[in-house]
Amino acid sequence: MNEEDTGRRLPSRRVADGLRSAIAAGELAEGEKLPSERALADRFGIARNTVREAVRLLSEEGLVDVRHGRGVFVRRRRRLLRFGGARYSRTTRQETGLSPYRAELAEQGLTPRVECTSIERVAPPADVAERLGATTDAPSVVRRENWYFASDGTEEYPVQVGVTYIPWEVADGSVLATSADLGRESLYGRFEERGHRISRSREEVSARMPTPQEASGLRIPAGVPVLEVLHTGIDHNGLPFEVTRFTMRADLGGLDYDMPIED
Amino acid sequence: MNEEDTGRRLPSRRVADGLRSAIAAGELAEGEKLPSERALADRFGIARNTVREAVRLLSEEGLVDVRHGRGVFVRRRRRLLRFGGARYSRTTRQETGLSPYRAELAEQGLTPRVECTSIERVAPPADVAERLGATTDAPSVVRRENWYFASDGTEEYPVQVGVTYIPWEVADGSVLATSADLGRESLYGRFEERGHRISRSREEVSARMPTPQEASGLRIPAGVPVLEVLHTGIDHNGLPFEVTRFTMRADLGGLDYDMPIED
DNA sequence: CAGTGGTCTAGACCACTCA
DNA sequence: GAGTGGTCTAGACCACTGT
Repeated sequence: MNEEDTGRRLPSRRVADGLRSAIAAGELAEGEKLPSERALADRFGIARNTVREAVRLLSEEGLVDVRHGRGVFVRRRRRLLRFGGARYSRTTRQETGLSPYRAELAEQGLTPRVECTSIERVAPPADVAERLGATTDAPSVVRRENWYFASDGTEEYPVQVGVTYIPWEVADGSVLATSADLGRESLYGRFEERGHRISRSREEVSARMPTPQEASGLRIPAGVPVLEVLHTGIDHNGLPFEVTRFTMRADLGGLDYDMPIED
Repeated sequence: MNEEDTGRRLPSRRVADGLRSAIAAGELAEGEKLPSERALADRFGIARNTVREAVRLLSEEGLVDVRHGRGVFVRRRRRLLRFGGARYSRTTRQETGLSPYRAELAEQGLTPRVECTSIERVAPPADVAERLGATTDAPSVVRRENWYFASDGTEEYPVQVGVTYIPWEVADGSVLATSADLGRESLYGRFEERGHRISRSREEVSARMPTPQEASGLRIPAGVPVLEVLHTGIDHNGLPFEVTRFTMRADLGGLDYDMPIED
């Protein structure tokens, strides 16, 4: 790390710059521990709080992870998973025999796990109700919450949560309303059994910082936003039969749409 | 604001919680100025640095804007603009007579402005080259940089930047390579004149915190990520003829795709 | 100019991790 | 228990904004 550097910059920025370029140059490798805050303060002849300010800047830039009682570590960068708009195509499902989530992870040598953590009958939130043409004042939908994990052999980490809302008329009497275990295929086979074959998918995408709950649930590091996708499945009669809200760690996942453009 | 609150919480969190709920309850209205750091420190009997920590938390949550020399203000929330996948459809372009950007802003009563800030012949970045089937070691593309602004009557603010890369063979001899002023229609009319009518659009979406340059250029407030869309326009022969990288403030804009799903 | 946030200091004590 | 980050204090001075 270059400790001379410039003259005029503020001490906290000087330290941050030094550490940043050391990381960029690979002098501090991924996963490596930085010197302790006290050690850096000594070395630069500044107060510990000033070092903490520098570390905070790097942490917000997503360059380091600060771990209480252990130290500050250079953050490991992961390859981005790409989830496509072809997610719901029956051909895709049948060709690979895998759900798109499992297929994408397999391609990157990761082990997927999907867990359905709850199935409830509830009143839908306002934005979901609007898209389903339902009201918010009655328990008119089944809510299924799914957690998606990836494991690289060393550790397993959450990638996204998907919360699916299904009108009660669609789910009633089917495993959609009752069973957490739908096998390795996604929900879509079950919708077809109920007479709803998907013909259009609407996806509304936004990004924001996670809420504190999401940050801890998805174990989101500092300086990482979430992608939120509000997906609506529409059948051949133009009826919306399912809405899913995906909340995805933006450092692990992105989206990939390939769409025909009509004249 | 409720100053009693809980007992055990840390002082910085107590103050942050108090301010947060005052904002949520509307006791502190949008645009309103919070008490100064020194005033809050006095009122709560804590050090000014502790108040600053509380304000920093709120700022990172995107609830307040801190303005040097002026004060801390409750951030104004804006409605999200939605940019659709139908952006490139010729019908859409002709029906409205407006570019999709202008149409979406008009719908929300905002005044759009689009400015082309540079046209250069350059070597494409790696990801763009890959999608165009070009190489990165020759100035094989025209790079057009467009800034998109919105004005609500009070102030004008940047919404997104779009950087378009066009293979030299496509742009050569056309205004695509030379003119900043393409009129109110988007680029797509010009591509058609050159024999490239769009038939497919691929859009790769990701989210991340802005770089310091992006943060200042787009005037992005604290705690706001950017959406990055790498768009590839593909013609009826399956040839990519244009790649655009959109970088959008995630507190102002989102995406809205409506796609057919093939069996 | 007064008032605001921005940075820094030199300490103190607490909470967590690991040997 | 030694070492790490987490929080807090009570001051100081600087930089920016507005009157």
